[in-house]
Amino acid sequence: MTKGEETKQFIIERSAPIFNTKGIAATAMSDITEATQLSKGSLYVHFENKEVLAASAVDYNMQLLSNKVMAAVNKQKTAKDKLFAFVDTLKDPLSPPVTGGCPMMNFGTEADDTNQLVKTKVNQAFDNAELTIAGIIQQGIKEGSMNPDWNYKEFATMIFAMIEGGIVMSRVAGNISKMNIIVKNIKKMITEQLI
Amino acid sequence: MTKGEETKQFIIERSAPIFNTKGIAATAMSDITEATQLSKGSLYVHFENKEVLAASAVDYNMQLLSNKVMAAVNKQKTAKDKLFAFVDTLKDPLSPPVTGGCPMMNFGTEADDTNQLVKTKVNQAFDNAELTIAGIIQQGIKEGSMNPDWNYKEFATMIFAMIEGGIVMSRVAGNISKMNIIVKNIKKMITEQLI
DNA sequence: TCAAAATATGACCAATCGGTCATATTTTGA
DNA sequence: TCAAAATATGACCGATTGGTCATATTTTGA
Repeated sequence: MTKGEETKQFIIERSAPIFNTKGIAATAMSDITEATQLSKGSLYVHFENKEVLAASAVDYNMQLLSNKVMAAVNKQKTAKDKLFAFVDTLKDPLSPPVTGGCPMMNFGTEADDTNQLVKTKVNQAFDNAELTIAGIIQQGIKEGSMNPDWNYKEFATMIFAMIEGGIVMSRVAGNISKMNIIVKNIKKMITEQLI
Repeated sequence: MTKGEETKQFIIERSAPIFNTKGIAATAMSDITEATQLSKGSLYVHFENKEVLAASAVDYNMQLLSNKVMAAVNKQKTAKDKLFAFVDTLKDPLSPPVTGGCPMMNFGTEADDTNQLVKTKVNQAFDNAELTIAGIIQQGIKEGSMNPDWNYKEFATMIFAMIEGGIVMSRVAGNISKMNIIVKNIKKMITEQLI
Protein backbone atom coordinates (compact mmCIF):
# COMPACT_ATOMS: atom_id res chain seq x y z
CA MET A 1 0.00 0.00 0.00
CA THR A 2 1.40 3.41 -0.98
CA LYS A 3 1.52 6.25 1.50
CA GLY A 4 -1.53 7.81 -0.16
CA GLU A 5 -3.58 4.66 0.08
CA GLU A 6 -2.58 4.30 3.71
CA THR A 7 -3.67 7.83 4.51
CA LYS A 8 -6.95 7.36 2.68
CA GLN A 9 -7.69 4.24 4.70
CA PHE A 10 -6.68 6.02 7.88
CA ILE A 11 -9.12 8.85 7.17
CA ILE A 12 -11.95 6.38 6.59
CA GLU A 13 -11.20 4.48 9.79
CA ARG A 14 -11.15 7.65 11.87
CA SER A 15 -14.21 9.24 10.29
CA ALA A 16 -16.44 6.14 10.15
CA PRO A 17 -17.41 6.15 13.85
CA ILE A 18 -18.08 9.90 13.71
CA PHE A 19 -20.44 9.62 10.74
CA ASN A 20 -22.15 6.63 12.35
CA THR A 21 -22.66 8.47 15.61
CA LYS A 22 -23.51 12.03 14.54
CA GLY A 23 -24.98 11.29 11.14
CA ILE A 24 -23.73 12.47 7.77
CA ALA A 25 -25.37 15.89 7.77
CA ALA A 26 -24.27 16.70 11.30
CA THR A 27 -20.67 15.65 10.73
CA ALA A 28 -18.44 18.52 9.62
CA MET A 29 -15.20 18.23 7.73
CA SER A 30 -13.64 20.00 10.70
CA ASP A 31 -14.65 16.98 12.80
CA ILE A 32 -12.57 14.87 10.45
CA THR A 33 -9.53 17.16 10.51
CA GLU A 34 -9.66 17.04 14.29
CA ALA A 35 -9.99 13.25 14.44
CA THR A 36 -7.22 12.64 11.91
CA GLN A 37 -4.97 15.60 12.78
CA LEU A 38 -4.71 16.21 9.07
CA SER A 39 -5.19 19.51 7.29
CA LYS A 40 -8.33 20.19 5.34
CA GLY A 41 -6.47 20.29 2.05
CA SER A 42 -5.06 16.86 2.68
CA LEU A 43 -8.54 15.39 3.12
CA TYR A 44 -9.47 16.76 -0.27
CA VAL A 45 -6.46 15.12 -1.87
CA HIS A 46 -8.00 11.76 -1.06
CA PHE A 47 -11.71 12.49 -1.30
CA GLU A 48 -13.45 14.61 -3.90
CA ASN A 49 -15.89 15.99 -1.37
CA LYS A 50 -17.71 15.25 1.87
CA GLU A 51 -20.35 13.12 0.16
CA VAL A 52 -17.73 10.74 -1.25
CA LEU A 53 -15.99 10.48 2.11
CA ALA A 54 -19.32 9.81 3.81
CA ALA A 55 -20.13 7.07 1.31
CA SER A 56 -16.77 5.44 2.04
CA ALA A 57 -17.49 5.66 5.76
CA VAL A 58 -20.89 4.05 5.22
CA ASP A 59 -19.24 1.17 3.36
CA TYR A 60 -16.59 0.80 6.02
CA ASN A 61 -19.06 0.69 8.89
CA MET A 62 -21.26 -1.87 7.21
CA GLN A 63 -18.29 -4.02 6.20
CA LEU A 64 -16.96 -3.87 9.74
CA LEU A 65 -20.29 -5.03 11.12
CA SER A 66 -20.52 -7.80 8.56
CA ASN A 67 -17.01 -8.98 9.39
CA LYS A 68 -17.74 -9.15 13.10
CA VAL A 69 -20.99 -11.02 12.59
CA MET A 70 -19.47 -13.46 10.14
CA ALA A 71 -16.47 -14.09 12.39
CA ALA A 72 -18.82 -15.09 15.19
CA VAL A 73 -20.98 -17.17 12.87
CA ASN A 74 -18.05 -19.02 11.33
CA LYS A 75 -16.75 -20.05 14.73
CA GLN A 76 -19.80 -22.28 15.06
CA LYS A 77 -20.40 -25.58 13.37
CA THR A 78 -24.10 -26.39 13.46
CA ALA A 79 -26.75 -24.28 11.79
CA LYS A 80 -28.48 -23.70 15.10
CA ASP A 81 -25.29 -22.48 16.76
CA LYS A 82 -24.58 -20.23 13.79
CA LEU A 83 -28.00 -18.61 13.99
CA PHE A 84 -27.62 -18.11 17.71
CA ALA A 85 -24.18 -16.58 17.18
CA PHE A 86 -25.63 -14.21 14.60
CA VAL A 87 -28.24 -13.01 17.04
CA ASP A 88 -25.87 -12.88 20.00
CA THR A 89 -23.49 -10.60 18.13
CA LEU A 90 -26.26 -7.99 17.90
CA LYS A 91 -28.00 -8.56 21.20
CA ASP A 92 -26.54 -5.61 23.11
CA PRO A 93 -27.24 -2.34 21.27
CA LEU A 94 -25.72 -0.36 24.14
CA SER A 95 -22.35 -2.00 23.45
CA PRO A 96 -22.72 -2.43 19.71
CA PRO A 97 -20.17 -4.21 17.53
CA VAL A 98 -19.75 -0.98 15.55
CA THR A 99 -19.34 2.38 17.28
CA GLY A 100 -22.51 4.43 16.94
CA GLY A 101 -24.82 1.46 16.54
CA CYS A 102 -26.20 -0.34 13.53
CA PRO A 103 -25.02 1.53 10.41
CA MET A 104 -27.89 0.19 8.30
CA MET A 105 -30.30 1.69 10.77
CA ASN A 106 -28.46 4.97 11.21
CA PHE A 107 -27.68 5.67 7.58
CA GLY A 108 -30.88 4.08 6.33
CA THR A 109 -33.14 6.41 8.27
CA GLU A 110 -31.05 9.44 7.44
CA ALA A 111 -30.76 8.64 3.76
CA ASP A 112 -34.15 7.27 2.85
CA ASP A 113 -35.58 10.62 1.79
CA THR A 114 -32.42 12.41 0.81
CA ASN A 115 -29.51 10.29 -0.41
CA GLN A 116 -30.09 7.74 -3.15
CA LEU A 117 -26.52 6.41 -3.17
CA VAL A 118 -26.44 5.61 0.54
CA LYS A 119 -29.97 4.26 0.38
CA THR A 120 -28.90 1.73 -2.25
CA LYS A 121 -25.86 0.67 -0.25
CA VAL A 122 -27.95 0.09 2.87
CA ASN A 123 -30.53 -1.87 0.93
CA GLN A 124 -27.86 -4.21 -0.38
CA ALA A 125 -26.55 -4.70 3.14
CA PHE A 126 -30.04 -5.64 4.33
CA ASP A 127 -30.36 -8.16 1.52
CA ASN A 128 -26.97 -9.63 2.33
CA ALA A 129 -27.91 -10.04 5.97
CA GLU A 130 -31.07 -11.88 5.03
CA LEU A 131 -29.20 -14.07 2.57
CA THR A 132 -26.74 -14.98 5.29
CA ILE A 133 -29.51 -16.07 7.63
CA ALA A 134 -31.34 -17.92 4.87
CA GLY A 135 -28.12 -19.65 3.85
CA ILE A 136 -27.50 -20.92 7.36
CA ILE A 137 -30.99 -22.38 7.56
CA GLN A 138 -30.59 -23.99 4.14
CA GLN A 139 -27.49 -25.69 5.48
CA GLY A 140 -29.44 -26.82 8.55
CA ILE A 141 -32.20 -28.29 6.43
CA LYS A 142 -29.71 -30.06 4.17
CA GLU A 143 -27.97 -31.52 7.20
CA GLY A 144 -31.29 -32.70 8.56
CA SER A 145 -31.21 -30.66 11.75
CA MET A 146 -33.94 -28.21 10.77
CA ASN A 147 -37.54 -28.51 9.62
CA PRO A 148 -37.56 -28.71 5.79
CA ASP A 149 -41.04 -27.15 5.71
CA TRP A 150 -39.80 -24.04 7.48
CA ASN A 151 -40.48 -20.90 5.46
CA TYR A 152 -36.97 -19.75 6.16
CA LYS A 153 -36.93 -16.87 3.71
CA GLU A 154 -39.79 -15.19 5.50
CA PHE A 155 -38.18 -16.00 8.81
CA ALA A 156 -34.95 -14.35 7.68
CA THR A 157 -36.88 -11.16 6.97
CA MET A 158 -38.67 -11.29 10.29
CA ILE A 159 -35.66 -12.04 12.43
CA PHE A 160 -33.81 -9.10 11.00
CA ALA A 161 -36.74 -6.72 11.32
CA MET A 162 -37.10 -7.69 14.96
CA ILE A 163 -33.43 -7.11 15.65
CA GLU A 164 -33.41 -3.73 13.94
CA GLY A 165 -36.55 -2.64 15.73
CA GLY A 166 -35.16 -3.88 19.01
CA ILE A 167 -32.00 -1.87 18.46
CA VAL A 168 -33.81 1.49 18.16
CA MET A 169 -36.08 0.74 21.06
CA SER A 170 -33.26 -0.31 23.34
CA ARG A 171 -30.96 2.54 22.38
CA VAL A 172 -33.68 5.07 23.02
CA ALA A 173 -34.64 3.38 26.30
CA GLY A 174 -31.05 3.29 27.48
CA ASN A 175 -31.45 -0.32 28.53
CA ILE A 176 -31.65 -3.66 26.75
CA SER A 177 -34.71 -5.16 28.45
CA LYS A 178 -36.76 -5.05 25.24
CA MET A 179 -33.89 -6.48 23.24
CA ASN A 180 -33.62 -9.32 25.73
CA ILE A 181 -37.27 -10.19 25.14
CA ILE A 182 -36.75 -10.11 21.39
CA VAL A 183 -33.62 -12.25 21.46
CA LYS A 184 -35.29 -14.77 23.74
CA ASN A 185 -38.26 -15.11 21.39
CA ILE A 186 -36.13 -15.31 18.26
CA LYS A 187 -34.20 -18.17 19.81
CA LYS A 188 -37.46 -19.81 20.79
CA MET A 189 -38.70 -19.56 17.22
CA ILE A 190 -35.48 -21.13 15.98
CA THR A 191 -35.65 -23.93 18.53
CA GLU A 192 -39.18 -24.79 17.45
CA GLN A 193 -37.85 -25.61 13.99
CA LEU A 194 -35.12 -27.95 15.14
CA ILE A 195 -35.53 -31.62 14.47
CA MET B 1 -56.78 30.83 20.80
CA THR B 2 -54.97 34.19 20.58
CA LYS B 3 -53.22 35.24 17.41
CA GLY B 4 -49.87 34.32 18.91
CA GLU B 5 -50.99 30.84 19.85
CA GLU B 6 -52.40 30.36 16.38
CA THR B 7 -49.15 31.38 14.76
CA LYS B 8 -47.16 29.13 17.07
CA GLN B 9 -49.33 26.17 16.14
CA PHE B 10 -49.07 27.09 12.47
CA ILE B 11 -45.27 27.08 12.65
CA ILE B 12 -45.26 23.66 14.29
CA GLU B 13 -47.60 22.20 11.68
CA ARG B 14 -45.53 23.52 8.80
CA SER B 15 -42.17 22.58 10.25
CA ALA B 16 -43.07 19.11 11.56
CA PRO B 17 -42.95 17.33 8.18
CA ILE B 18 -39.68 19.06 7.33
CA PHE B 19 -37.96 17.94 10.53
CA ASN B 20 -39.36 14.43 10.10
CA THR B 21 -38.09 14.20 6.54
CA LYS B 22 -34.71 15.94 6.65
CA GLY B 23 -33.86 15.37 10.28
CA ILE B 24 -33.28 17.95 12.98
CA ALA B 25 -29.64 18.72 12.21
CA ALA B 26 -30.24 19.03 8.47
CA THR B 27 -33.26 21.31 8.84
CA ALA B 28 -32.35 24.99 8.77
CA MET B 29 -34.36 27.83 10.23
CA SER B 30 -34.44 29.20 6.70
CA ASP B 31 -36.37 26.07 5.70
CA ILE B 32 -38.96 27.08 8.27
CA THR B 33 -39.18 30.71 7.16
CA GLU B 34 -39.72 29.47 3.62
CA ALA B 35 -42.40 26.96 4.61
CA THR B 36 -44.26 29.41 6.83
CA GLN B 37 -43.58 32.61 4.87
CA LEU B 38 -42.76 34.20 8.17
CA SER B 39 -39.70 36.28 8.97
CA LYS B 40 -36.92 34.85 11.04
CA GLY B 41 -37.56 37.25 13.89
CA SER B 42 -41.15 36.12 14.09
CA LEU B 43 -40.10 32.50 14.56
CA TYR B 44 -37.99 33.55 17.50
CA VAL B 45 -40.94 35.34 19.09
CA HIS B 46 -42.62 31.96 19.48
CA PHE B 47 -39.65 29.64 19.99
CA GLU B 48 -36.59 30.30 22.09
CA ASN B 49 -34.33 28.54 19.58
CA LYS B 50 -34.20 25.81 16.97
CA GLU B 51 -33.88 23.06 19.56
CA VAL B 52 -37.15 24.05 21.23
CA LEU B 53 -38.94 24.25 17.89
CA ALA B 54 -37.57 20.85 16.90
CA ALA B 55 -38.78 19.35 20.17
CA SER B 56 -42.25 20.74 19.49
CA ALA B 57 -42.15 19.27 16.01
CA VAL B 58 -41.14 15.89 17.42
CA ASP B 59 -44.10 15.99 19.80
CA TYR B 60 -46.45 17.03 17.02
CA ASN B 61 -45.35 14.27 14.65
CA MET B 62 -45.66 11.58 17.28
CA GLN B 63 -49.03 12.85 18.45
CA LEU B 64 -50.27 12.94 14.87
CA LEU B 65 -49.20 9.35 14.34
CA SER B 66 -50.82 8.27 17.60
CA ASN B 67 -54.06 10.01 16.67
CA LYS B 68 -54.22 8.30 13.29
CA VAL B 69 -53.50 4.89 14.74
CA MET B 70 -56.00 5.32 17.57
CA ALA B 71 -58.68 6.57 15.20
CA ALA B 72 -58.33 3.40 13.14
CA VAL B 73 -58.20 1.20 16.22
CA ASN B 74 -61.26 2.79 17.82
CA LYS B 75 -63.35 2.21 14.72
CA GLN B 76 -63.13 -1.51 15.45
CA LYS B 77 -65.01 -3.42 18.09
CA THR B 78 -63.28 -6.75 18.73
CA ALA B 79 -59.77 -7.02 20.08
CA LYS B 80 -58.67 -8.94 17.00
CA ASP B 81 -60.00 -6.28 14.64
CA LYS B 82 -58.34 -3.58 16.71
CA LEU B 83 -54.96 -5.28 16.53
CA PHE B 84 -55.35 -5.76 12.80
CA ALA B 85 -56.31 -2.10 12.40
CA PHE B 86 -53.23 -1.07 14.38
CA VAL B 87 -50.98 -3.05 12.07
CA ASP B 88 -52.81 -2.02 8.91
CA THR B 89 -52.33 1.66 9.69
CA LEU B 90 -48.56 1.14 9.56
CA LYS B 91 -48.34 -1.44 6.83
CA ASP B 92 -47.28 0.86 3.97
CA PRO B 93 -44.11 2.78 4.89
CA LEU B 94 -43.98 4.27 1.39
CA SER B 95 -47.28 6.05 2.06
CA PRO B 96 -46.84 6.59 5.77
CA PRO B 97 -49.55 8.10 8.00
CA VAL B 98 -47.10 10.87 8.89
CA THR B 99 -45.05 12.68 6.25
CA GLY B 100 -41.43 11.58 6.42
CA GLY B 101 -42.14 8.19 7.95
CA CYS B 102 -42.24 6.94 11.51
CA PRO B 103 -41.12 9.81 13.77
CA MET B 104 -40.01 7.47 16.53
CA MET B 105 -37.68 5.79 14.10
CA ASN B 106 -36.44 8.99 12.50
CA PHE B 107 -35.90 11.04 15.64
CA GLY B 108 -34.90 8.03 17.70
CA THR B 109 -31.96 7.12 15.51
CA GLU B 110 -30.87 10.73 15.15
CA ALA B 111 -31.16 11.52 18.84
CA ASP B 112 -29.90 8.41 20.55
CA ASP B 113 -26.31 9.58 20.79
CA THR B 114 -26.82 13.32 20.77
CA ASN B 115 -30.12 14.63 22.13
CA GLN B 116 -31.30 13.49 25.54
CA LEU B 117 -34.59 15.41 25.45
CA VAL B 118 -35.76 13.94 22.15
CA LYS B 119 -34.50 10.52 23.17
CA THR B 120 -36.75 10.59 26.24
CA LYS B 121 -39.76 11.72 24.23
CA VAL B 122 -39.31 8.89 21.72
CA ASN B 123 -38.87 6.36 24.48
CA GLN B 124 -42.17 7.39 26.03
CA ALA B 125 -43.87 7.07 22.65
CA PHE B 126 -42.52 3.53 22.26
CA ASP B 127 -43.82 2.61 25.69
CA ASN B 128 -47.23 4.11 24.89
CA ALA B 129 -47.44 2.10 21.67
CA GLU B 130 -46.68 -1.10 23.53
CA LEU B 131 -49.20 -0.26 26.23
CA THR B 132 -51.84 0.29 23.57
CA ILE B 133 -51.21 -3.12 22.04
CA ALA B 134 -51.06 -4.80 25.43
CA GLY B 135 -54.29 -3.07 26.46
CA ILE B 136 -56.14 -4.36 23.41
CA ILE B 137 -55.04 -7.92 24.09
CA GLN B 138 -56.04 -7.59 27.75
CA GLN B 139 -59.50 -6.62 26.54
CA GLY B 140 -59.55 -9.64 24.24
CA ILE B 141 -58.60 -11.99 27.03
CA LYS B 142 -61.21 -10.49 29.35
CA GLU B 143 -63.85 -10.90 26.65
CA GLY B 144 -62.81 -14.50 26.15
CA SER B 145 -61.74 -14.15 22.52
CA MET B 146 -58.01 -14.50 23.12
CA ASN B 147 -55.81 -17.08 24.79
CA PRO B 148 -55.41 -16.11 28.46
CA ASP B 149 -52.01 -17.81 28.58
CA TRP B 150 -50.66 -15.54 25.85
CA ASN B 151 -47.57 -13.66 26.97
CA TYR B 152 -49.05 -10.52 25.50
CA LYS B 153 -46.55 -8.10 27.00
CA GLU B 154 -43.70 -9.80 25.20
CA PHE B 155 -45.79 -9.99 22.08
CA ALA B 156 -46.44 -6.25 22.24
CA THR B 157 -42.71 -5.64 22.27
CA MET B 158 -42.10 -8.02 19.39
CA ILE B 159 -44.90 -6.77 17.18
CA PHE B 160 -43.64 -3.25 17.45
CA ALA B 161 -40.02 -4.16 16.86
CA MET B 162 -41.03 -6.06 13.73
CA ILE B 163 -43.01 -3.12 12.41
CA GLU B 164 -40.23 -0.62 13.07
CA GLY B 165 -37.65 -2.88 11.49
CA GLY B 166 -39.94 -3.48 8.54
CA ILE B 167 -40.32 0.25 8.05
CA VAL B 168 -36.59 0.93 7.63
CA MET B 169 -36.09 -2.05 5.41
CA SER B 170 -39.01 -1.19 3.14
CA ARG B 171 -38.18 2.50 2.93
CA VAL B 172 -34.61 1.74 1.97
CA ALA B 173 -35.73 -0.91 -0.51
CA GLY B 174 -38.24 1.42 -2.11
CA ASN B 175 -40.89 -1.31 -2.02
CA ILE B 176 -43.01 -2.90 0.65
CA SER B 177 -42.46 -6.58 -0.12
CA LYS B 178 -40.63 -7.16 3.17
CA MET B 179 -43.26 -5.25 5.09
CA ASN B 180 -45.93 -7.42 3.50
CA ILE B 181 -44.19 -10.53 4.81
CA ILE B 182 -43.94 -9.04 8.26
CA VAL B 183 -47.57 -7.93 8.38
CA LYS B 184 -48.73 -11.32 7.17
CA ASN B 185 -46.78 -13.11 9.88
CA ILE B 186 -47.84 -10.71 12.64
CA LYS B 187 -51.48 -11.37 11.72
CA LYS B 188 -50.77 -15.09 11.68
CA MET B 189 -49.30 -14.87 15.17
CA ILE B 190 -52.37 -12.99 16.38
CA THR B 191 -54.73 -15.48 14.77
CA GLU B 192 -52.98 -18.35 16.52
CA GLN B 193 -53.98 -16.86 19.86
CA LEU B 194 -57.67 -16.48 19.05
CA ILE B 195 -60.11 -18.76 20.80
C1' DT C 1 -61.66 54.00 21.24
C1' DC C 2 -56.96 53.96 21.96
C1' DA C 3 -52.81 53.15 24.32
C1' DA C 4 -50.18 49.44 25.91
C1' DA C 5 -48.72 44.85 24.79
C1' DA C 6 -47.87 41.45 21.59
C1' DT C 7 -46.27 40.24 17.25
C1' DA C 8 -43.82 40.78 12.71
C1' DT C 9 -40.03 42.54 9.97
C1' DG C 10 -35.50 42.16 7.82
C1' DA C 11 -30.99 44.01 8.10
C1' DC C 12 -27.31 42.49 10.54
C1' DC C 13 -23.92 39.58 13.43
C1' DA C 14 -20.16 36.26 14.43
C1' DA C 15 -19.33 31.55 13.66
C1' DT C 16 -19.14 27.77 10.85
C1' DC C 17 -19.96 25.37 6.67
C1' DG C 18 -17.83 22.83 2.41
C1' DG C 19 -14.35 23.67 -0.59
C1' DT C 20 -9.99 25.88 -3.15
C1' DC C 21 -5.25 26.81 -4.12
C1' DA C 22 -0.50 28.55 -4.05
C1' DT C 23 3.13 26.82 -1.69
C1' DA C 24 6.00 23.57 0.95
C1' DT C 25 7.22 19.00 2.04
C1' DT C 26 7.58 14.11 1.35
C1' DT C 27 7.43 10.03 -1.35
C1' DT C 28 8.54 7.57 -5.32
C1' DG C 29 10.96 4.94 -8.88
C1' DA C 30 14.11 5.28 -12.76
C1' DT D 1 20.73 9.95 -6.28
C1' DC D 2 17.57 13.23 -7.61
C1' DA D 3 13.97 15.19 -10.17
C1' DA D 4 9.26 14.50 -10.98
C1' DA D 5 5.01 13.23 -8.79
C1' DA D 6 2.30 12.80 -4.94
C1' DT D 7 0.93 14.50 -0.68
C1' DA D 8 0.34 17.97 3.11
C1' DT D 9 -0.35 22.65 4.70
C1' DG D 10 -3.26 26.48 6.16
C1' DA D 11 -4.77 30.91 4.73
C1' DC D 12 -8.57 32.10 2.30
C1' DC D 13 -13.28 32.10 -0.21
C1' DG D 14 -18.34 32.85 -0.62
C1' DA D 15 -22.40 30.84 1.26
C1' DT D 16 -25.06 29.57 5.00
C1' DT D 17 -25.76 28.69 9.80
C1' DG D 18 -28.45 29.95 14.28
C1' DG D 19 -29.60 33.97 16.44
C1' DT D 20 -30.35 39.33 17.68
C1' DC D 21 -32.51 43.73 17.71
C1' DA D 22 -34.25 48.35 16.58
C1' DT D 23 -38.20 49.40 14.37
C1' DA D 24 -42.86 48.90 12.42
C1' DT D 25 -47.27 46.86 12.54
C1' DT D 26 -51.10 44.45 14.53
C1' DT D 27 -53.74 42.68 18.29
C1' DT D 28 -55.73 43.17 22.62
C1' DG D 29 -58.79 44.45 26.45
C1' DA D 30 -60.00 48.15 29.66
